[in-house]
Amino acid sequence: MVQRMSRLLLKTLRDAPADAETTSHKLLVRAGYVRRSSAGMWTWLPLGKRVLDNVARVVREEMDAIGGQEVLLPALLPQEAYEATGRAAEYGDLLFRLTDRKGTAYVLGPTHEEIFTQLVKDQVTSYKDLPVILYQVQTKYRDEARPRSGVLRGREFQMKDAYSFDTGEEGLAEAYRLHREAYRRIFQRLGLDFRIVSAVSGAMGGSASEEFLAPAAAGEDTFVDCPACDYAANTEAVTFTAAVPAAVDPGPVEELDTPDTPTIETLAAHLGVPAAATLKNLLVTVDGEITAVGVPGDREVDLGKLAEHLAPAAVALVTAEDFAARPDLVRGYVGPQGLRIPYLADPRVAPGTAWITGANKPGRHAADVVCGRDFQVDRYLDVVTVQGGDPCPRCGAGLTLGRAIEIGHIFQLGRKYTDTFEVDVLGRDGKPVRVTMGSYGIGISRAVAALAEQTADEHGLCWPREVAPADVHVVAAGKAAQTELAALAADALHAAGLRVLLDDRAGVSPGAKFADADLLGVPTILIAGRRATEGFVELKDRRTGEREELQLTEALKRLA
RNA sequence: CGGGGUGUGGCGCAGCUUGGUAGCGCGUCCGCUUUGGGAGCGGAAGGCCGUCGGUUCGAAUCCGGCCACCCCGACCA
Repeated sequence: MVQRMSRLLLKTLRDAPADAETTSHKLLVRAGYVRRSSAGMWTWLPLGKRVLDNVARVVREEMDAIGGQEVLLPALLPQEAYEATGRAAEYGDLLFRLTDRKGTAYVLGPTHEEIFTQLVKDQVTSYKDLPVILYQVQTKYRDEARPRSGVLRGREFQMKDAYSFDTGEEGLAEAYRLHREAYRRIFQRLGLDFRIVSAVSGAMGGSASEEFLAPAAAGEDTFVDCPACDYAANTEAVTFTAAVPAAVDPGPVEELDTPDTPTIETLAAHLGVPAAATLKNLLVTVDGEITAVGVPGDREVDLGKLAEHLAPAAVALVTAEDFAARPDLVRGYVGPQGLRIPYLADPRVAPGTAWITGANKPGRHAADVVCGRDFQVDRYLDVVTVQGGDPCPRCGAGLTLGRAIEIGHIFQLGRKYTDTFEVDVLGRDGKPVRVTMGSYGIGISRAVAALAEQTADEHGLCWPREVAPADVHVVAAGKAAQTELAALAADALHAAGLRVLLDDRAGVSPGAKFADADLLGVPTILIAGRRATEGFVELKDRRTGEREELQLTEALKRLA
């Protein structure tokens, strides 16, 4: 049907809410697509719901195309299942938990590996039943510590989650490949600019994992991209090749008087050397034991990476009390030479390299401290935060850094969940075979926000046709003849199978209607205006701004 | 969870310092005029000033508790 704006639940706002920061948040609210209900919870209004459904439709079509079968599981799940896999503890406060009247513990599903695994255990008994791909489009719940950026990161959100089950590694690899290709098609059809990058598996468990990232300034992920080859990775997953030390011939260690220089910045400024020439020694506790981590002074330690390397040991920054208990450790002037604690280091702190570092005395530093001569590294770990210009691990070219929104994530989980629930099928030889599993997610509501981020311009939203709430936005400039022609055009377009939004609001000035049309972002705008009495309309391309006057019949031919 | 900030009509804000019973712009409703880039004039509706308590003759304003929300970080993916 023709959606008449005079009857549409829609209130556009001239001002964005004060708490909106990102483009998608501001515009989706201003254009009346979504409305905040409570922290991280969003109401999808009519136009927003259309876009959300369009994204879900594309996802379903491509999932069906690879043989996926849609199901719908409850969102409210017994906590027991998540206890069994240890994810109740792993997710911790991220899980919404509640109790029923009998005292049974439930969670609102953050993702459904456990429940799908149990489903398959019940329903699948023979290798002949496999492989199988199941998916659902559902509301997920995560009690994020800090929901932000509108629907980009909500506590309740729409997600498509799919799970593959196979009898062997080859099957899993094939299911993974199918999903990877389906995801490429999905995001291409949605009109999203995206990159596929290596990722870490995190709380999901399993081995191989890739993320689909949509580059956008509002993104919360940082990824590296190689301009010379096809390498791309989440910064958390970037691997380094050890740098080759420069051939230097350092003299003996020289102690320097450096008062009031407890930080790399103050030290580098005092000595007039680049921060990269200094050695930063970060003190942490590893299961309570004080340990130093050495990195070049211009680098930051990524505590997440460090914790991952040392897991399951608990890693924490040292506290003031820790320092008080160790008079040999001089805060701000720590150096690895003569230290009686474990010393971990970045590979850049290679044997033979010389550094300016703390002298373990207040106000004193030491120069020409040579790795391997003056101190030993107990263990090399890749723990520094990646920087733009770092060498690509595949080809060595300088990497570039970018921000992006994670819109999809695919995992080869293996048997983590099927082991827990002992999911076996009978094999060809009559013996049980443990099932192997993959997990594949797409943030549906997040993809809407990502699209808004990538496609909006200074006038408003600007949807690709596949997801737009309508194909054509017909504007009646205001006078009777214009309104009549607009209605005629709308009906004809609808008869031709197009989705039409008709701005038939009375008493709204043409300027306001044009501004709203731009804000709403329907790809084609048809205006019945000045030359309506001659049967002429104006066609405007929302993206390019190009406009053209032509006879209505001609315009209809053009659009049909 | 650490740091910072904000709660005043649907949205954006002022008023708070120096207490005297709430105001502006946008939006909404009625009337008239207008009609190509967020129209004009006239009239009107709409707020127990987040909440609870305290001080005071009197609290949006001062004091205290609580709640909610936002931003940065950590966390998550």
